[in-house]
This record gives sequence, C-alpha cells and structure tokens, in this order.
Amino acid sequence: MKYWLFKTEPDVFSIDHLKQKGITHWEGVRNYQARNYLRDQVKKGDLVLFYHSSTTPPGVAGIACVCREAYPDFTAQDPKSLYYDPKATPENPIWHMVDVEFVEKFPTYVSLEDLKNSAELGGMLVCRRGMRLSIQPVIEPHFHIVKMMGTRRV
DNA sequence: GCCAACGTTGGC
DNA sequence: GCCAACGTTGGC
Repeated sequence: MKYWLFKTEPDVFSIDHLKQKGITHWEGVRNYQARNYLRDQVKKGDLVLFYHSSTTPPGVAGIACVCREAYPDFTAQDPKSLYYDPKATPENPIWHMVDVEFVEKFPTYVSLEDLKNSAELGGMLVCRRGMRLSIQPVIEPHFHIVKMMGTRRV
C-alpha cells in the first residue's frame, strides 16, 4: 500500500464535500507528472492526505482512500467542463483520474505551518518552496505522523 | 493582490 | 533542442 497527498482548493472541493458525497472521481489533474502518478502508481486501497490549498491557512484536512484505479478523465472531453482539453479523445484520453472515498475529517486541522514546524516531517514534498505538484507521494512514517497530528484533539 | 517558482508553448 | 515568453499555482 502506498500513501499520497492530493491537493484541492476547498472552495472547489473540500473535505466536507467529500464527506457528503462519500465517493468522488478526482477530476481535473492537468499536469503530466501528477497524471503519471495517478495513472501508474496510485492503487486501490492507497491512503491519501487530503490537502487544502489556496486557502488560509493551507493544510491537511483529513484522509481519503483510493477506491478505483486510473481510468480516463472524461471531463477532458467535455467542452462544457472547466477541465476541457481539446486534444483529448476517446482513443487518447491523455488525462486520467481515480476515485477516492471519504475516510475521516481530522478533528484537528494540520496546517502547512504545523507540517513545516515538525522536525520529523522535514522531507515532505509539500513543505518545499515552490512545490506545485498536486499529486505527491508520501512516505509511510510521514503519513502516520500527520495522521497523529490530525487525530490528536487539542 | 503580489510575486516567486514552476510548467508549457512555440519560434528559431 | 534551446530558451524567451507566457500562463498557472499557491503561499503569503
């Protein structure tokens, strides 16, 4: 099993949206490196740190679980979609998505500042300046530390 | 709203 | 294949 961090803007899709929906497809990834992770490495059963970006403060809001492996992101072929890509076709969908399922919303939101202040999380990609990748691999110990930080009530 | 960092595009 | 210009991301 592997661990990941998925970024989302909570104005667009937050942990509360996921909690309400239960399962959703992770649409709209339009970056090749992130696409490659989604398409090739994200597997059913993997756990995901659900990260809120472009908000104040940014941080990890909870955990989701991958419940369906990569398949074509059909929003790329929908001219009405925000994520429309005219180059995508049924033969070559270009972009892929997975389905994720709600696991938990943290009782304690773990802000980016908290992550950066934790000595054990020094290597986390999300802590790196200029790190824009929206699908990031997370090593197991980091996942568990973040989960503990989020689960601990303050 | 600013702007640094990054990714993509396209002329050459 | 280089690289300048441009567009986007995302923290602050």
